[in-house]
Amino acid sequence: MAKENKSRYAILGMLSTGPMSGYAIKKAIEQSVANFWHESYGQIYPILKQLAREGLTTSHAEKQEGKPERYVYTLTDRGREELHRWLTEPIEYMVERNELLLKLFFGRQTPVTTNIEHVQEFRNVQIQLLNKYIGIAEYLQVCCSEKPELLYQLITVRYGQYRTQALIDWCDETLDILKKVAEETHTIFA
Amino acid sequence: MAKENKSRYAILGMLSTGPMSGYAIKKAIEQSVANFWHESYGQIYPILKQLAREGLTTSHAEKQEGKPERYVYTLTDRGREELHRWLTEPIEYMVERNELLLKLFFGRQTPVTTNIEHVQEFRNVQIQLLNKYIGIAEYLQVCCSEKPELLYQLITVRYGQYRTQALIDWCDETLDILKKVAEETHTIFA
DNA sequence: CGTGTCATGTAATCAGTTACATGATTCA
DNA sequence: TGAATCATGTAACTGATTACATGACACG
Repeated sequence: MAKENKSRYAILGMLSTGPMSGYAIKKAIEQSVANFWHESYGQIYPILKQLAREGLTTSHAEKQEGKPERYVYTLTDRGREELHRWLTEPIEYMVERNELLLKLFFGRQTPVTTNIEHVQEFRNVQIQLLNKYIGIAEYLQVCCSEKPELLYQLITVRYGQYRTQALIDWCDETLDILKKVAEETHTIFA
Repeated sequence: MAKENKSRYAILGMLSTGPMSGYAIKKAIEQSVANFWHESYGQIYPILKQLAREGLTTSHAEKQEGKPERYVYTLTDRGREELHRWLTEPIEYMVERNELLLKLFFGRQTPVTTNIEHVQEFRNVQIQLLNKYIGIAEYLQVCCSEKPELLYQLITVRYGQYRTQALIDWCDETLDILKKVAEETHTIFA
């Protein structure tokens, strides 16, 4: 079972929205899928060269006034086919590591307050995220009636909204539990 | 900013519950934290040797009747300190890649039915997970009154329960949306 | 005698980040 | 003049999986 390089498809996907340079791909990723996908230049530039070698893209140098020259890559028909193949392929789900849960799992090895702090900090992060998602979702929901091509973007943002809200609810439950434990411990030693 | 090797701490954490062999650590991980953490032998055995070199564990060979010899590792005080240090340290949250969302983001490049299938399949996986979590949570909730050391395990399972339920809700919303799109498309071509 | 479990390990390979290196142009 | 942005790239390193290799013993 050969594991496929997902970065390839992120790059092919970005190029499917129009010809771009490596630099532009990085920017585009940061502005669109950053909530669930990152790529570094160390991946992008070598992969772009490989895609061209494989005939999935063509490249040409483009001179710009007032800016350095850049190499713009364009999807070929074969590149578009390869993207379609990947889009149709079923997804293999695998366990993603969760450092917070690992620390909590060993939570007995450390004072309750440490664990409370971790959950509290995690909750803060999720609150920030949720606010961001709500803002974007509201904006997209309005635009979607006019620009139906935004629908899939809205769907990905809603994923974040659902997930984040649930994790905040979990934080609240967990903080309740841990604070009770903390009080009990305090009572015993009082 | 040196990135720390998380596998080290997963192994130290497992050893904090008692002396174990590499093989036993793998089994213990599979039976306890498998929902949010995996380790392979390719990581475990070399790290165990390194931990011993660093004085965080001691090891001794143990002969068993009817089974091959094994090397049992025991946490030293310095090892326990190192685990505590990590448990207290704040967590750095980083974006985790989500292949489903990446495929959906490029969803316009493929027929709606493809995307519906992906979400449907994802929903099936989450339903299975949720049932598993609910079973374990019910079991732990009963045991917790007698064995308070199970509390942190319950907390990690509840995380899964909250998260999975939310993702199922998102699937339902998304399937509604996409099925409407599919119908519209069908109507146009009818 | 074959399968499964117990048990330990290494080598090859892949994936991915970070640091480093370079250099043009713009704007304050 | 110095910082910011545009732009491309490589090398070193770390992290992690997979495949490979070995071998004892138990059970049917």
